[in-house]
Amino acid sequence: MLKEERQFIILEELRIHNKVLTSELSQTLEVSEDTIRRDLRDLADGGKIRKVHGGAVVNAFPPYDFRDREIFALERKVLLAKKAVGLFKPGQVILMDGGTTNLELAKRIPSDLQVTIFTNSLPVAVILSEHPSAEVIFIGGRLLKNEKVTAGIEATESLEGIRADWGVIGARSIHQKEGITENNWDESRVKKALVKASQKVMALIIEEKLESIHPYKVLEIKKLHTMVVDLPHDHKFLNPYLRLGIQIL
Amino acid sequence: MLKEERQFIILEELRIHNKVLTSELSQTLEVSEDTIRRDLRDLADGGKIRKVHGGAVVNAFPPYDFRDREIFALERKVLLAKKAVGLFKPGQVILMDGGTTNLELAKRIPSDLQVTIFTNSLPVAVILSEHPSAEVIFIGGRLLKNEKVTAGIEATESLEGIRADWGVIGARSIHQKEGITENNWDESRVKKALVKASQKVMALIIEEKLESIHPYKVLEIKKLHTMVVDLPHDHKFLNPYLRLGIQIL
DNA sequence: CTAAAATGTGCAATATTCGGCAAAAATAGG
DNA sequence: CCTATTTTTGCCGAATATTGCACATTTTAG
Repeated sequence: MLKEERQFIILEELRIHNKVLTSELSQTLEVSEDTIRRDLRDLADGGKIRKVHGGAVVNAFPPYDFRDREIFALERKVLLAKKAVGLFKPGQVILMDGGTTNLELAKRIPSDLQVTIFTNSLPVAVILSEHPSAEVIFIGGRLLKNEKVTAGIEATESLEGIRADWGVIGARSIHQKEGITENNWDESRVKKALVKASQKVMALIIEEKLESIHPYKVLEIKKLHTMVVDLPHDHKFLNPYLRLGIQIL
Repeated sequence: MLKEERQFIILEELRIHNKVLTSELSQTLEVSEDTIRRDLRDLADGGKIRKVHGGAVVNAFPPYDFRDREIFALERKVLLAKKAVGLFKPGQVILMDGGTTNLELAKRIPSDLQVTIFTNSLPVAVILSEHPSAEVIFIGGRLLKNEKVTAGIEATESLEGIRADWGVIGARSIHQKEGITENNWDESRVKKALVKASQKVMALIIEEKLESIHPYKVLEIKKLHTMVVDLPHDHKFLNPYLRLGIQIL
């Protein structure tokens, strides 16, 4: 592995987590800790990062930070995000909804992938505002404080006339007959608008969200193009979706 | 866990609750109380917090937040913010621009003050998303990554038809003849739209910004209603503005 | 005033870093 | 193609940093 390659990975890791450990990197990248240390020193000399005892941290902690609170099933959400990010191709236009899973996805969009991202999620926008090559368009509207997304007429209207390559919908629940449903009416409206403005819709679904139902419909199950899940492909829960021709990842 | 990470979390905790307990931190962070004590001592030595028996409290004197320490002239900006926040009355509609000074203002809106705030600034929106009684409306558009504000047609259009009580403009420079000017064209457009949608315009100005000029005009000096400054009222620099009937605070 | 809680200090164990060195790999020049 | 030079990497031992613990001392609260 090239030194540059390694240092690039370190920076990516740093962008996602805001910190790296010498010991972890040494294992992940399969080089000695000395080498990692030298890498970190190089990067620190270039002013890109700040070297500290045990690893390195980002130069300036973001002025606002949705500090990694306890997120339910974070590890599996990260897994979904890593799978999903491979579906994005250079030049694509992506609509991105809120939610913790989608936030993990946003963090993992490679620095060199040029995409245009529309989002109504404050945390997603914050993360992407540090992305070097993504164009970010924030969908305005009334801010829902709990969900940290915008909603309302303003938001739905500004999505009219957009034909994005992907719509990434955050799903509170999904059901083989009822499709994706929400429990907040305003939010469900925006999600509907997001869906309408996307050619293909993907949803990242952890096991717990399967086969549950909430009052407001967002998406007919037939309209779902891709489902990224944390289950083996032959799991019985997935059969109904496979039969409908939905791509499972 | 890195020492820096721990100390960052401590500061974060302090910012939210204004105090921390050694015993609680020891449990939360899973290190001995001795370690927490050493952390608190480090932070106190740096003037970031004030150590007390049993834990620590926010430093009575700014800068009390280490992330803000890198902001130019933060102390004076905080002063301006404290002065300006008194101008907001319950029920008002306020348009709020970006910038570090305005961010300080947003942080200081009393939690029981019911106002409606339109903003195109990501950091301002993040801060206000934690505000218990303010209604927040985000002005969508293309995100300028350096400034962390939205701009573009989308943003200016969505301000049409609004008549806010106050427009709080972030000013890069102000001049007694040229008024408020900017060096980024896109940004200057949004600011112009903000101004147009406001009945009264206020600007928080630190001394360094007086009498400097940038290429793109945002606001005729006559249209400025209130100027909040860090100078004594009888300072000679302020005479031209006083003569124009601008309220100086 | 007294008991409990919190603190400071010295110390030892562990983890991390630093500098020098040599082997291995990549590069350049003939 | 071969050789000299530079770069990169891993290893070693010494130096440094971090952490938890024990114990004496101080502070707090009732």
